[in-house]
Amino acid sequence: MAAAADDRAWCCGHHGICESCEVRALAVCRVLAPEELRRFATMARHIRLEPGAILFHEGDPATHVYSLTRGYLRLCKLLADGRRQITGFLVPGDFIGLAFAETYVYSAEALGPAHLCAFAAPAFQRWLATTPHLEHELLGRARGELAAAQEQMLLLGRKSARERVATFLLTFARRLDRKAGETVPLPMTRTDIADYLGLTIETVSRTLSQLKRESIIDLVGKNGYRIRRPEALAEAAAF
Amino acid sequence: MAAAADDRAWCCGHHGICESCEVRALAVCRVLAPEELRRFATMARHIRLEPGAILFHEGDPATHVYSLTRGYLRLCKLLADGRRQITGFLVPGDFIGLAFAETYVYSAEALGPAHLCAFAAPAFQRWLATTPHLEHELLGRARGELAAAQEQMLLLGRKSARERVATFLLTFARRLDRKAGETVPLPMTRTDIADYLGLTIETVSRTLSQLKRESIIDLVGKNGYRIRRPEALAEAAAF
DNA sequence: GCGCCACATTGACCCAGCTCAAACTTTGCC
DNA sequence: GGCAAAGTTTGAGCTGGGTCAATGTGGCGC
Repeated sequence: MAAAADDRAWCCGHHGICESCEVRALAVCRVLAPEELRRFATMARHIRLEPGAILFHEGDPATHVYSLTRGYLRLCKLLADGRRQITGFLVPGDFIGLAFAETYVYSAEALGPAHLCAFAAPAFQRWLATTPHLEHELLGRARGELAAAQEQMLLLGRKSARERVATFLLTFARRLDRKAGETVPLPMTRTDIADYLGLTIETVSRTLSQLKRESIIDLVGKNGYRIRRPEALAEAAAF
Repeated sequence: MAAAADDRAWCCGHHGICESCEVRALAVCRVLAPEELRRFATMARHIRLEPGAILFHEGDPATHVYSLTRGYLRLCKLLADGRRQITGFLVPGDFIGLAFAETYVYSAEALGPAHLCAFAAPAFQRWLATTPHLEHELLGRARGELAAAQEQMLLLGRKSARERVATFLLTFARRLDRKAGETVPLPMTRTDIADYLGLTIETVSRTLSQLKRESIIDLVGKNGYRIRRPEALAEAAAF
């Protein structure tokens, strides 16, 4: 049961057993056979984060890797004077531990309440060495993240503010598997979006208002949107 | 001998045998045992690129993966209207094939004359499945590239022109393992640097001139530089 | 149901870096 | 060695998006 999750050692989800985990089909553990999963589960510690809580800080020794089972995280890098770049948003099923070795290269913060499975890095590494198909799965995920990172470099280096916002809206909807017309949740603030797109909060706000004025999107409160004219949004995104 | 390299099947280098390959200690094949290396070598085809030659185009089916043994490459993404973002420069020892699966996500072009080992993707994948330590090596490289990509996002999203150029000069020197005061080759044009840093060629040129005027760097012709005041350059880079 | 607080929107102005243009420098080729 | 051609530098003015400031708004605690 949920109440037991915090002090039990299970792989995924908040139900307490991997088999009924809500991200069973999405998370890295999808490639594990039942008895592997059982052993894997004994290595995991379940973590619950309050909204805004920090999972780890950039520069800290990397003691754990994680699997996000519920909620959303942001990954942040900071400059000395406080300028911030969000390098990614994580959604349920995402794995945290592909980009770093000894120290975390970004901090990870919960956007709302979030649940994770935590694995001690050394134990995970040992287990990984004996489980080639898990390593294969991780390499596949790293591949996807690397391709996404290249796309983000194109956005940050060469796209206009309007193109950035349009690209973000399209990509995020696709990531959450929402079709045009369906409401897409926006679990992050305007500041987060701005720091992800290399813009200011004002520019993000203005651009969203403009896209709304052009009936390309609808804003659903402050924390959601709907794509009304996907072709126009794709055009605005300059893909 | 070099003359035989093109029609012989060897892993690395231009000498024709892996054991004497100039990037033996740098390339992915460093993790292979001697007899593995021999079998590996039979899968490889040696490639020579003229300056400016295109190895593959963004969007093409990914038929091969590569190991760069000599020379430098740029990885480019294009928008429909011709805007270009260079997502990375490759140096000898780098592996090409971590970021894509079915289709190439960028094009790869030679900056000057370049030598590579090419591996047919399907054969490489099969071999990879039976060689866990090679997969481990690739995951480690993917890790490094992912961390570098995050750093580049911070640069593109939040750094000023001066900070970008200074960061580039420092990072590239480190990548080629050049100490302060040693001459660092600059195998790419100002246009390439601009497209890598999300700037224009004029801004790159002006910024280099400024750093030179401040005695932070020396320009050695157009295709090299020396770092005179590393601490000042690091300060300008806003690390 | 009211008031507060955090977040978001909108407007007016400004500036870092872009655009356009012209001169300069290097390289290679006949 | 002369002369294109390609790449680089420098200058002058312009603009997209940043800054600063004021106003709007939704959610929550009491």
